[in-house]
Amino acid sequence: MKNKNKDKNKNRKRFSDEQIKSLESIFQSESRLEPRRKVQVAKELGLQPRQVAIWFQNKRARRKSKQLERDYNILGASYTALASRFESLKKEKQALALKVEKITRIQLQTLKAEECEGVPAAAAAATNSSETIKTKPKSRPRILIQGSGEGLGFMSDEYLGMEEADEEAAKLMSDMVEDGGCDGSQEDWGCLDSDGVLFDQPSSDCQWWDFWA
DNA sequence: CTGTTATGCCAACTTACATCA
DNA sequence: TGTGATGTAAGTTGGCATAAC
Repeated sequence: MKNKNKDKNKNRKRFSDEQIKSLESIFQSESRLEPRRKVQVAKELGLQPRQVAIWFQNKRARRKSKQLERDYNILGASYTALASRFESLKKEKQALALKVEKITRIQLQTLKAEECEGVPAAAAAATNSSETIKTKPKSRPRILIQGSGEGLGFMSDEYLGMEEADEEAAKLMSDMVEDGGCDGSQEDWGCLDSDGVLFDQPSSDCQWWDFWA
């Protein structure tokens, strides 16, 4: 500020409590003043119209600043909650991935054992149920997790009807459904392909990519 | 009708001072 | 009592709208 203004500022006085109280009260109902109203308020409070105008300007600026601070805090809290949810989903996903891996391993072992005994997988499956013949794959058993809308519900039913040798895998699948970590909705399971492998997510966000990787 | 200028208001930023811990 | 932090009245600047010419 220039020296000329320094001198002006020397005479500056804080407004009285009464003046502030009145200004606050007016500001509550009208944050902007019409020129005529400004002159009227100035007269009532014994201030210059310019002082009233400046007070309202500063008041609007202070209000905006406080609102920004509030918004910032709300946003911060929201972010913290989201990050927490993200971490828990990440752990849940890891646990589910482990289960899927285990099931796959068991299925492969079963298949190998059957092949060693000279019983084709499809034939073995065919002995179980005529209902499942149509849906069973011919080569290796695929873990059918699809966004069908029925989620793991249908999957567990199907696997529960498998050979005894698959009981452990079926139980694991059943556990996964009952875990409650996922309701088996399409939204939750649509990310799994027919081989039980997670799809890549269509996101360029590094953090989210890491999550799904 | 169009371009220019003056005026006023405002937001954003800054300064200087009063007040308080 | 000195000092740094904070609040606030007022100054500065630049953008925008409007009216007068």
